[in-house]
This record gives sequence, C-alpha cells and structure tokens, in this order.
Amino acid sequence: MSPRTPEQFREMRGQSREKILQSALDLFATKGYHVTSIEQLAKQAKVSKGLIYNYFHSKQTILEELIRIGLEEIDRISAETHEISDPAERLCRQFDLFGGLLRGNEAYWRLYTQLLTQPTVLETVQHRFGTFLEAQLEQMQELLAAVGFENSSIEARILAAVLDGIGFHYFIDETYPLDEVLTHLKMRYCGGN
Amino acid sequence: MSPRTPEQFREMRGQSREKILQSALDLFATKGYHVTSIEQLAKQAKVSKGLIYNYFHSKQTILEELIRIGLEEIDRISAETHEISDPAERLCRQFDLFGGLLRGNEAYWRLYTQLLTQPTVLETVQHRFGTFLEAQLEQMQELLAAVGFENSSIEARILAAVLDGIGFHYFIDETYPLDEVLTHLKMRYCGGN
Amino acid sequence: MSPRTPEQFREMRGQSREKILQSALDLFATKGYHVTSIEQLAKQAKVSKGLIYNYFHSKQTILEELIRIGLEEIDRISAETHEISDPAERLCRQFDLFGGLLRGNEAYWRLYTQLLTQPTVLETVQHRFGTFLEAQLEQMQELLAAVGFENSSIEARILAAVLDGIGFHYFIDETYPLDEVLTHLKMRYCGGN
Amino acid sequence: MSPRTPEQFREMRGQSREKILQSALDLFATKGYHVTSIEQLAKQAKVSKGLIYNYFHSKQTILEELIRIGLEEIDRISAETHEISDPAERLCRQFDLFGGLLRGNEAYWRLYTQLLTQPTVLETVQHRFGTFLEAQLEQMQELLAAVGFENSSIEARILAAVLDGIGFHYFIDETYPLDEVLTHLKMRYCGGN
DNA sequence: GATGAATGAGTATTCATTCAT
DNA sequence: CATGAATGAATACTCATTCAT
Repeated sequence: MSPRTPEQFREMRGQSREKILQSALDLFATKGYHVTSIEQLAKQAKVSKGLIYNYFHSKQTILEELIRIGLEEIDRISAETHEISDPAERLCRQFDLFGGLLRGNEAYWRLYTQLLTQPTVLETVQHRFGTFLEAQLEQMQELLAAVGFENSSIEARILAAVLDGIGFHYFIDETYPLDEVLTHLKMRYCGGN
Repeated sequence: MSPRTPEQFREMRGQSREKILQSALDLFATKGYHVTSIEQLAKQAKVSKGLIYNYFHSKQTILEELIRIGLEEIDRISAETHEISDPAERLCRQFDLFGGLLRGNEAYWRLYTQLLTQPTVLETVQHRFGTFLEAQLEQMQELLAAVGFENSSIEARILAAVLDGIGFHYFIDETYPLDEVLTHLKMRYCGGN
Repeated sequence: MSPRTPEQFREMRGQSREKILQSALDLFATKGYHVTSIEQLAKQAKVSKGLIYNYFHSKQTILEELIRIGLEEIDRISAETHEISDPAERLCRQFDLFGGLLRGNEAYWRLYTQLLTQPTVLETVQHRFGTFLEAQLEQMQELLAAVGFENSSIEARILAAVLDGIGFHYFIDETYPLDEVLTHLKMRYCGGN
Repeated sequence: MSPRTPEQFREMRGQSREKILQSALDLFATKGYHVTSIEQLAKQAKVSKGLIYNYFHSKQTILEELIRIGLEEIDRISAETHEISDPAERLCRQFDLFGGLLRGNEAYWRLYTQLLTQPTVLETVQHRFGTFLEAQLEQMQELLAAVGFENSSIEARILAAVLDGIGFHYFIDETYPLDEVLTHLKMRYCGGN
C-alpha cells in the first residue's frame, strides 16, 4: 500500500536517529550539554530542528539515550573479561580494556565526567552511575584480594581512583602518556603480563 | 557556603561584593554555572540584580574571579610545605594538605572539576589550570625522586591520578572513607609518618 | 462522533475523506480548532498525515467543508417545515426540529458557537452565518406575525435569543432539562400542540 | 536606600501590569486566546516580551487573572441590586444592569463566551463559571417566583437563555437593537417600570 | 491513493544585561 | 552605593505543510 516499504522507512529512521545521536554525543561532550543548542545539534547532524523531535521527546531524552547506550557498551566490553579465570590475568586484561575504552570512547568519557560533576543535569542518571561504579569497585576488590593484596577494600578504592584520575588527565592533556602509565600499573598490580 | 569555610574567605566578608562571590561559589558548584541565573544569585546573596553589575562586569567575570581566588588560595596553602626540607616528610605533609583542601573547599573542588570537563566555559581559565597542574606534577616528581622512587616521571603521573581520582570519588560519594584511603597512601609513599 | 449521528453523514461513510471529516468535526468541536493538530486528526481518522492533504488543501479547508456540510444539513432539515401551511403548527414544528438538531448534532453546534465567538478563525464563514441567521430571523418574524404576535420584529429577536441561549446552556450543562424547556416554550408560542 | 522609592516602583509595576492586562483582554476577546501571541500582546501593550513574564507566570496566568477580575466585577455590579426589596423592581433593575454589562464590558463578554465553548482552554475556569451561572439561575428563579410566575424553575431557565442569547447576538451583530429588546423584556417580566 | 520522514517558520519562555532614579 | 523595571536575543519545542516513493 505504501509506496515506500516499511523496511525503507525503518532504514531512514535508523539513519537519522543515528546521525542525531552521534552529533549529540560529539557536541555534548566537547561543548557541554547546556551550552549545546538544538539548533547547533540540528546543524551538525545536517537535519532540521523539527526532525529531532520526531525521534526524541526532548533534549534531555537525547542525553538519557546517550547514557543508556554508553553504559550498555561498557557492560558489553567489560563482560569480555568474565571468562578469564586467572585473577591476575583478568586484572591485567581490565587495564587493557580501560585503555581501549579511553581511546575509543573519548566523547562518552567526557560526557560522563561532566554529568557526574553537574548535579543538576540528570538525577536519574546519577543514580545509575552510582550503582555502576559500586559494582566496578566490588569487582576490583575481589580481584585484588584474589591476587593477594591485603586490605583489598582500600586498595580497590585506590585503584579505582587511579583509573578515574588517569581518565581525567588523559582528556585534559592531549599528550598524556597513557600507554606508559598503564604499563607501569600493570607491573604493580598484576606482574605486567 | 560551608560553615567550615577557611582562610580564603578573609577576602570575602560582610560586604556585598563578598556576599556575591560567596553565593556564586555555592550556586555554581552545586547547581552548575550555566544553570545558575543572576536572579538566583542575587536572591541568595540578598542583593539586587543591578548591584552585581556594579562589582562585576558579567556573569563570567564572577566565575573568573572565583577561579583566581581559589588558585591563589591553593598556592598559599601548598607554599606552607616549602619550608620542610626532608622530602619524605614534605610528601606526607602534601597528603594532609590535600585532605584538608578537599574537606574545606568542597565547592571550589566541584567547580574546578566542572570547568575542566566543560571546555567551552572558560578557555582562559583552562590554560591557567593546565600550567598549575603541570607545576604540581613537576614538584611531585622531584619529591618522589628524592624519596627514592625509580621512574619518578611515571610515578608522579600515577600519584597525581590517584589524588584527583580520590577527589572525584569523594564528591560523588558522600560516605567516601577519605581518611583511610589517605592513610594508606601515606604508608605507601612516605612511610606513613 | 456520536452514535446517533443522523442523516448528514450519508455524505461521509467508509471512505478516507469521510473519516477525516468525521474525526475533524469531533476533534474541532470537543478540543477546539486551534488546539487540534493535523497529527491528532490523522491518528483519530486512522489515516496518514499526507493523505489528509490529498483531500483537503489545508486545515482551514477542512473546517470550511465542515461548515458547508453543516449549514446544508440545517437547510435541509428546516426545509421540512416549509410544506406546513398552518403557522402555529409550523412554529411548533420548528421547536421540535431545534431540539432534534441540538441532540443529534452536538458537535456541529459546538463548532458553530466557537466559530462565531472567535472572529479570527474564519471571516468568510462568519458572513455565511450572518446571512443564515438573518434568514432565520426573518422567517420567525413572519411566523410570529402570522400567529398573532404584535411587534413581531422584537418578538422574533427574543425568540431567536431564547433558542440560541438554550443551545448554549445545553452544551454547558449536561443535565439541562431540554425537553421541559422546549415544551414550555411551545405552550407560550404555539399553544403547545 | 533605593533611589527610586518603593512607592515609585509600585506605581510602575501597577501601570505596566494594567497595560498588559488591558491589551490581553482586548486581544483575547477579539482574536481569541490561542491565536494571540505573546509577541502581539507585547506590541499592543507597548512593552517588551520579557516584561510580561515579570508580571505573569505564563500566558495562561494572564487569562486566569482576566477571568478573576471579570467575575469580581460582575459580582460587584450585581451586588448593587441586593438592597432593592421589591422583587419586580429588582428584576427590572437586573435587566438594566445586564444591558450595562453588555455595553460596558464587551470584551469580557466575548472572552467568557469563548472560554465556555472551548473546553480545552481552562478547566479550572469552567468550574467557576458553572457555579456562577447556577447561582444566577437560582436568584432569578426566586425573583420570578416572587413576582408571581408559576413554574419559576423553567421560567428562570428561559429567562437565562434569553439573556445569554441576547448577549450572543449582540456581539455577532453590531446593529443589534439592544435597548428595544430589553425594554420589551421588561414589559413582559416586570411591568416595564 | 497512501505513507511518514523531513522541513522551517512560529511560539512561549528564560535570562544576562542596561538604566533611570 | 543600590534598586528592580525593562529589554531583546536566544532557546526548546510545535505543527501545518511538502514530497519522494
């Protein structure tokens, strides 16, 4: 009945939605959520202002969708290590994954950091982050204990701090020696393998 | 803002200008710079909107002044350690100072973190932060080398990351065991004294 | 809209165009013309937005078409009385017709009232209503004169006012005793037969 | 302290607020609430768009305030008749007041009629109108009974319908013979005095 | 005939800033 | 020094309308 098949429509929708999300991630991360206007977003996505509202209910909805996608991605990536049984190896692998995350998802990282430091933006999201970080912490504690660290609770806090601190510096300083720092850490925490 | 407000507020007391700065720090830090309106600021400072423009040329000027005061204060505080000649002791003292800074200047810390992750806000300020952080890094490297760490360059990076990471977590998590973590760090880096 | 939808909907049945008109009448009358969006209309008519523009040039055109159909129907209905020669009987019959109109065409009635009180909507339509009302007035005046009223000009004004006022109240108040009021009127104006 | 005295400020506020309300009444009544934009309103009131929001929280708030003022005015006017003890005289006086209301408050009358026929605009206001109209009805019923009408309940309905119908026609037809119609009504209902 | 993605002008509202007093 | 009324550009969002298929 319809001259464009439903399949075609789905395709169109998918592409536009993707363009919008991609541009939003870019702009929110580099300029900031509040500073990015829908007009700018539309321009960058090469899409009309109105179209954005065909796909997202509001500016905030776009942000929430970005968060959702990002957390999902992180979950997916970190799930890769679950099969590794040796704790030291698994710990080591975590560092690699972390480095990969930083490099491959700069924008997401920036965005998360902003959201976490800007209480007003998204209370719902802050809670999700909170629980996510707690889970990460707990996992690290277990690994550190398994590897032989005493006082694994505090050690996990420190390791988490190191990683987030590194992420922080990495995005402030474009010349940050990420590889060297991570290699050094691996030596300390998992024998460098 | 906080009752435990320390010395940097010698600069701000009683007078309108100081009330404005104080309220601005509070609001910018807790709600975010962009989300805070001049109207809110005026209300919180119990001052008329117009008066704010007698003291500051613009909203951004207020922010810049806050940054200036804050950095100055940090300089002043960290200068206290310069007289200590023993590197280990001096390093240890740095940790104490850091803890004190976090606790006594939550608002500043929050504000800085926000600014650093939101490139758009203040390009001029970012440069100042950049050089400040570099100086800190260099100082730490020297201390670590003096204390006996090999590869002090990377170790300094890691230490800086730990500290900033701790600051990050401290403000996300109200129950963060700051003292324990710092004590643990002192054991690792300066023999715990 | 209403299940008791009468004859004027012979024009509208089954086909898309009719579904559109039907839904438009319903929505315009209950929500208001300006507040009803084409999207809502399409949804209610179970038709695509685009299709609406195959049948009507614009939103306003739909309204105009509704008016046309409605006025035509009223003409058709009131024409039924033209064959009655006895003025009293004819007058009485008019009351019955009026009651039937109110009950059978709530939506139209609402719509007309809205349009008449909102000058901006449709200037063209207002003229048509004006002449229609004048014609009604004149007809009533003749009947009232024939039945024996002195000062039939003013009496016609009053009768017209009563009827429109009743219509007004009928739609404001869902419990309006329409039958009793009309019966009472028939006693006054045409001996109640 | 303030160079403009509080009194001066109050004066300014009052004047601007009045200009806005006056223009809003005018525009809402003649063009319709939805069709009137804040921009138009600002222009007509010779005031900036922003200023309107210094005085009213939203467009709807302006409407609500207009309603409030209008109902208050009607109450005030109709209270004038309460002192008259003779029912016939009081009834007669009501007609005069009604005529005066129509002539002196065209805009309000228009506005009310619109609101009552446009369910979507203001549900809160519709309730207030409902109770107001009921009270009017009851009062009329008492007067009619006192004057000697049988079946005063229905008669009150009819009288209310006549009046609202007259109001309706008066605003549709600029040449409406309001005085003659009212005089005629007075003859019927209260002996014409 | 029929679809719904896409457009862009238009709307209500906010807010940093100015200014008369 | 101090006030708050006033401004207008900017913003998020809506919606009638178009158009490729």
